[in-house]
Amino acid sequence: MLAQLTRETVAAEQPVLTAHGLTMWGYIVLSALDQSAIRTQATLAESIGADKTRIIPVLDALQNRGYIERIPDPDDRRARLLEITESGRSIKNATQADIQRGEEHWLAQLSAGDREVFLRVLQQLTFG
Amino acid sequence: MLAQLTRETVAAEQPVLTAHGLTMWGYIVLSALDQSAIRTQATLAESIGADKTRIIPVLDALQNRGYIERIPDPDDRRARLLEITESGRSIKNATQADIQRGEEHWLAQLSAGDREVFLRVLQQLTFG
DNA sequence: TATTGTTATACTCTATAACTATA
DNA sequence: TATAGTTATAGAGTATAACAATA
Repeated sequence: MLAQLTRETVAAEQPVLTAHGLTMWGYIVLSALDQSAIRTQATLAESIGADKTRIIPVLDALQNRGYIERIPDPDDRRARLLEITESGRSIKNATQADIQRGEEHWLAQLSAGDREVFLRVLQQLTFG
Repeated sequence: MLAQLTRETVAAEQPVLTAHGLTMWGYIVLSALDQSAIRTQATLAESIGADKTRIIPVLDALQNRGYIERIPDPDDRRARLLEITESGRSIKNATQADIQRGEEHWLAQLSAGDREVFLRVLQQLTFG
């Protein structure tokens, strides 16, 4: 059920992401960096459940468009401090607003109580 | 969150499926056919969110092991009635029991109420 | 001509291994 | 020697298109 629901929601979000010029992984990265800057790319990759090699083209694209910065750590010049920019935050917020509008299509079927529990449990199972 | 949780649960189920000699899609097909026989392969594919070409090797493997039957429909010899066998049902049940044991690892964190709501809503969003 | 099932092929996504630079 | 990041390559998973049989 999880897999099928995921496929459906991903398919539904795709046009929204495309309209904002973002890929799924690009959006996930911006959302992760929106909460706090991250010191290494490997840490970011692990925190979003991706391979470290897989996010490199994603970071390249985001950086080229000025949505993130990759700042070499002065204390360890191998590592890159990853930070979202103002421009990155604003496109992330705009995209998120559109996506949440789309999610209403699903969530509207639920009672307020069911909806609260479902979202809270989903968060708990994913991050807890 | 859905995508990440799906990846984690799929990864956790993989060893169980392998132990029973089933693939993820093989297990999904058996679960679908366990509820009722299905008249065409395309219908089955759509109902489980797969491509009709993608399930053919899956059906071949299941049939070779005697877990399903593909009976040509006498009224329309293009179509194949898909049915689970006794042997297919028993391996599906055994696998399902093991998987549910593994899911307890996740669900045990939840209160009885949260758990009931989450599973019910998940089902509703997926199939409703 | 349209549909069911099938096969072959191409494409996308992902992971593995090898490389550079820093430590 | 080990680690962060990168690149190139191979592998799995998936979708597209063309085919045979039947309607």
